[in-house]
Amino acid sequence: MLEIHAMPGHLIRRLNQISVAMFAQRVAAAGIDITQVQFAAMSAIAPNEGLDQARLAGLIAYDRVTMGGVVDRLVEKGFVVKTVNPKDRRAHQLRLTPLGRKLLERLTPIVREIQESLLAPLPSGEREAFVASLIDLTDAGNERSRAPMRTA
Amino acid sequence: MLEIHAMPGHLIRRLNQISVAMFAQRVAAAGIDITQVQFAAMSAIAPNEGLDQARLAGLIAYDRVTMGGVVDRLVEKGFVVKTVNPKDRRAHQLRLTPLGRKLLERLTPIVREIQESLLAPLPSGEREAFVASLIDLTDAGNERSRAPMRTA
DNA sequence: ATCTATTAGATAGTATACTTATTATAAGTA
DNA sequence: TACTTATAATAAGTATACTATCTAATAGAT
Repeated sequence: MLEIHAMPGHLIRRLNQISVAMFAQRVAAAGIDITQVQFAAMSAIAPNEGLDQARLAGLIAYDRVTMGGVVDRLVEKGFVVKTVNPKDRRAHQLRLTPLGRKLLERLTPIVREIQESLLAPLPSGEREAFVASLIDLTDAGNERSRAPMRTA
Repeated sequence: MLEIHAMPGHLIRRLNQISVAMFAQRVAAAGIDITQVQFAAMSAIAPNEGLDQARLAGLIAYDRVTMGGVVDRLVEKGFVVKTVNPKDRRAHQLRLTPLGRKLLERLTPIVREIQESLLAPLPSGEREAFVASLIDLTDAGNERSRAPMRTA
């Protein structure tokens, strides 16, 4: 047994890999071609139609440069449209297409189920505490991340 | 507040980003040029000198293809040497160089500190439970990952 | 001894996730 | 108005993380 096997950093990395793999499996099983990251982007655009890429990146704590590629792939797939903001021609306003909105509706209950499966191995009494700890740690560490969450 | 902000999958992704950023900052501050992933690889090679890339990947739950690139970068930096196993010429035996061993010794206490900082925002009574949950979840989800841990 | 299945590693391609630098545009100030 | 600073997005480069595919080599069965 190596020391790293008990290190939080290593465990978090592995758990993230498991989470990403579960998302990919379940969503592919439903015949949908989308990644975890792309889903997060779409679910942040939905209630904020017209927001720009930088604000979108802040809402879900993504790197802005990475977000550019994610949005491009969503545009290619026909789930998102990107238009230049006439009031600030640097900014690109993002909106879901009807196809994107339909996909998001179909996807949302599936994603909720995935979250439950992810925590299912924990005794039910420990799940809430685990999520609460995750929230505490991400809140406290937000500014340490290279892509902090920005809701303002 | 978006629904995803309370989803374990999203929180784990963010916490991993925070963890990776903290590692990078602390290690760079110590004047060392190495990533979290490269450290994990080196600390798994150290007590298993001569192991091949596939076994190394299994020990720390990495994808085998990814591991190839990680090892190449460690070889380039002079921390690891790769030799063909004469008994099985498909396999490459991995060993730390004296430089690599020295680096690992210097790095280990720094990495331990990083783990403490990562959990520091939790009340001290909750840290152990959080790590225990991480271990339970990674154990239970191991086979779901595309790169499961293999100790055998 | 040959055939088959398996395994180690590499290659090509896609998607995140970051750094640094550049371009275009906007906003504030002298 | 000219100058400076800030911001949105992109471009180029590096590192992980995966899929699918390929080659080389080994092991097992016949």
